[in-house]
Amino acid sequence: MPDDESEPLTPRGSEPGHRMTARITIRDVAALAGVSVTTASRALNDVGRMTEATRERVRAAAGQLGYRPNSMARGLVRRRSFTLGLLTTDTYGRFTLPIAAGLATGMVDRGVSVFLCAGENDPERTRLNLQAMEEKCVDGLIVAGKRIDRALPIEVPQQNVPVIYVNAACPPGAVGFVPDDLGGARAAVTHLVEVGRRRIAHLTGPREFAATGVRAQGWQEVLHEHGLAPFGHAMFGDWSEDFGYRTAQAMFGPDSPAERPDAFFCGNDQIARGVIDGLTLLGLRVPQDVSVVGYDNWEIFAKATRPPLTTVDMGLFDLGQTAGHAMLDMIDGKAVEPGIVRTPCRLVVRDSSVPLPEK
Amino acid sequence: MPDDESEPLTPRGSEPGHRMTARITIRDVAALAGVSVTTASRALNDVGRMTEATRERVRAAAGQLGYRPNSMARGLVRRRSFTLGLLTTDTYGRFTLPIAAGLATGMVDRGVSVFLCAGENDPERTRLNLQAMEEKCVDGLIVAGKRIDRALPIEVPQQNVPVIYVNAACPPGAVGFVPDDLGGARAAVTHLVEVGRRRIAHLTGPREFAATGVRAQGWQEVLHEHGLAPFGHAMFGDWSEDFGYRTAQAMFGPDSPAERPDAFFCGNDQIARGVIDGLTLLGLRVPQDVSVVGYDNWEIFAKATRPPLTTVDMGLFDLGQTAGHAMLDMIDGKAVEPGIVRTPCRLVVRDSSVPLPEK
DNA sequence: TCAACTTGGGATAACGTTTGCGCACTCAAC
DNA sequence: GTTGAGTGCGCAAACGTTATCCCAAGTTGA
Repeated sequence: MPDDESEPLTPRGSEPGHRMTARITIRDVAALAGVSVTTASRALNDVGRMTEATRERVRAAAGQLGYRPNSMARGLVRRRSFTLGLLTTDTYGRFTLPIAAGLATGMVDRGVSVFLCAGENDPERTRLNLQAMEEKCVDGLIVAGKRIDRALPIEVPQQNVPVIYVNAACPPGAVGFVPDDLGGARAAVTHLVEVGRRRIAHLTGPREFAATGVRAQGWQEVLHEHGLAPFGHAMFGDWSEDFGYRTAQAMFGPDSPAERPDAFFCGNDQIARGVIDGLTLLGLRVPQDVSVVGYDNWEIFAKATRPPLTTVDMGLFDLGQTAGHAMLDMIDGKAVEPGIVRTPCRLVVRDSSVPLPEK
Repeated sequence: MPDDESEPLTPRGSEPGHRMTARITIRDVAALAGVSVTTASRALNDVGRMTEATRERVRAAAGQLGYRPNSMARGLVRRRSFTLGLLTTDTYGRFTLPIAAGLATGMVDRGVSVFLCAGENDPERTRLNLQAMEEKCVDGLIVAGKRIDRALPIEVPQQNVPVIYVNAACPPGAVGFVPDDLGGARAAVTHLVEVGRRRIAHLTGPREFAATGVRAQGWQEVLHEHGLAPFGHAMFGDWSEDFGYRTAQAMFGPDSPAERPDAFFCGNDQIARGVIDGLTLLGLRVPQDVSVVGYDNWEIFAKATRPPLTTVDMGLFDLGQTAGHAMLDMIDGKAVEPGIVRTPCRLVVRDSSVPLPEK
C-alpha cells in the first residue's frame, strides 16, 4: 500500500475507555520552548552553554506543561537510578521503623527514593529481594537490623553496589553505623549518681547480645569513676517485662536480702516497666524509694508507665538519616572510612528517676 | 578521517581505579548462546516461537553469566516500572508497619518492589514524595493511614496511576480497604457473652474516630441479640493506658457505685492494659472477677500484660498483601469495584477473658 | 507446480533521556 | 584577511530492553 494514504479515523494516541493521558516528555517541552531536545535537557539540568533567556524559556515551558523527567530513561543513560534498597530482617519494626523513616525522609529531599525490602528472616525471600534490587539497579544497599551482632540470613554478594550496615552486624572492611551504647549507658548511670543514688543495680537482656555487654560496661565504668561499687553483678535475663517484674519482686519481696538497691538501670524500657510494676505492687514508690531508668525511649511505652520513664533515646531516626547521607557520599565516589561509626544517644529525663524535685 | 583507523590503545570499557565490573546485558547472553538479542529476549520471557533447544540454550547462557535484566530499560519500553509507592503519614508505624510488611512481602513474590514514602504529616514533604513517585513512574500508589477517617495532608492528584487507600479515608469513587471493625467488635463481645459475662462495659477512644463508633455499635448489637443490656453507655476517652487505668479505678474504687461490670471490652490494647493494671492494684483478679478484652493484638503489649490479653487482631499484614494484589489487578486493567472492602478481623483468645478453664 | 500457510529467527525501530562532537557564528588580534 | 578562541546550539549516538515487521525455509493442499 502507498504511504500517502489518508490518516486512520481514530488518532493513534487516544485509547477510549483508558483514561491514560500521554506522558509529557522533554520533547514536548523542547517544542514549546522552540529549542532542540538537547538544549532543553541542558537547560533543565543547569549545564551547558546558552543564553540565560533560552534557559529561562525552557524552564517556563517545563513549568507550564508540568513536565516531570522520566527517571528510568535518565537512569539508563546516567547509570544511576537514584534509588536505594533498605533490607531488613526486623519484622516487628521496633528498631527498623525509625531508621527507615529517617532514611526515607532524609533521602526524598535529595531526590532519592527508598525501596522497602521486608525480609521476614526468610533466606529465600531475602534472596528474592536482593535479586529485585539488582534488577532495579539500586545505587546502594542499606542493611538494617535489630541486633548489632547478627548478620543477614543470607550474605549480600559483594557486588558493584555500595553497602552500609545500620544497627546490624558489619563485616570487616564494610561501613556500619550503630548507636553509641557505651555513651548511652554512661549518661543513664551518671544521671542516677547525680540525683544521689548509690546502690545502682543493672538488669538487662541476654548475655549473648553484644549490646548488653557494652551497656553493662558503661554502668561499671561510671560507678568506678565515682568511687562507687556496682550493686551486685549485672543481671542478664531476657528483654521482657516479666523479667523486670519477677526480679523486682524477688529483690524487694518478703524473703529478699536486707541489702537492697536504690536504683535500677534497665537494658530496655520493657524491663524497666516490669520493674516499676513489680515495685509498685509491693507498695514501693518510684522514684521516691527507688529510681528506675530504661533504655530505648520507646515513647508509647515509656510515657505510659506510672510514673513516666526516664530512658535513653538511641536517636534511630537521625541514625537512618546519617546513614543515608553517608551512602550518597559513597555513591558519589567520595571516600568513606570503613569501620563502625557510633552515633550519640541522648538521655530523656522523665519522672521515674529523680527522687526530689529538681531545682 | 577514514573509518578504518586502528583501535584506540585503551579499551573503552575499562576504567581503572573504579571497581565497577561492567554489567552483563542481554547482548552478552545472546552472544554466548549464539542467537540474536531479539531471540534471547523472547526466550527469557517465554514468548515467541523457537525451538525448545534454542530457548534452553539461552536460559543456560543467562544462568551461567548470572544475567539480571535491567528493570529500567524494560520499564522504559514496556511503560511499566514494576514498582509501587507506599505513602504514609503514620510516623510511629503502629498500623502502617504491618501493612507495609505485608505489602512488600506480597509484592516481591510477583517481581514488584515498593517505594517507602514517609510523609511525616508534612504537606511539603508529601508533595515531594508524590513528585518523586511520578518521576520514578510507579505503576500504582498505596495510601496507608492510621485513621480510617483522615485523609492525606495533600490530595493525591488524579493522575494516570491507580490509587488504593488502606486503613485511611477513601474519597468517593476510589478503592479502599479497611479492617472490618464491626465484625471484630462482634467477635470480641460474642466471646465475652459465651464465657458467661452479662454486664459488659465498653471503654474506647475519642468519639471523633470513626472506628470507635463502629466498634461501639458492634458491642451494642451483640448484647441486644443475646437479650442483654449494655452496661451503661460506651465510654469515649482517649487511646491511652491512663484512661483505662483511671476508669477502672473509678468504677471499682472505694466510692464507686454498687453496680459493677463483670467484663470490659476495650477499644485498644493500651486501654485494656490500663484497666488490668487498675483492677490488679485494687486487688481484683483478672479474669476470675472481671474479664478484659482488648483490640489490635499489638503482641508486644498484649502478651506482656498479666495475664496475657485476649484481643482482636485486625490482620493488617494480610490487609497489606490483599491491597497489593488488588493493585496488581487494577494495573493489569482488570475492573476492580470502587468502594470500601472490609477485611476480616480475628479474635485471639489468651488468658484475660475466660474465667473458668475452657473445656 | 504453485500458492498458502507455518516455523524459527533476525533487523530495526522504538522508549525518554543524556552527552560527545561539531557547526555556524562573532569578535578580536595579528 | 586569515587565524584563534569563544559562544550558542543542534545532530546523532548511546543506555538495555521489548515490539513490529519481515524473510527464508519447510510443509501442506489442490
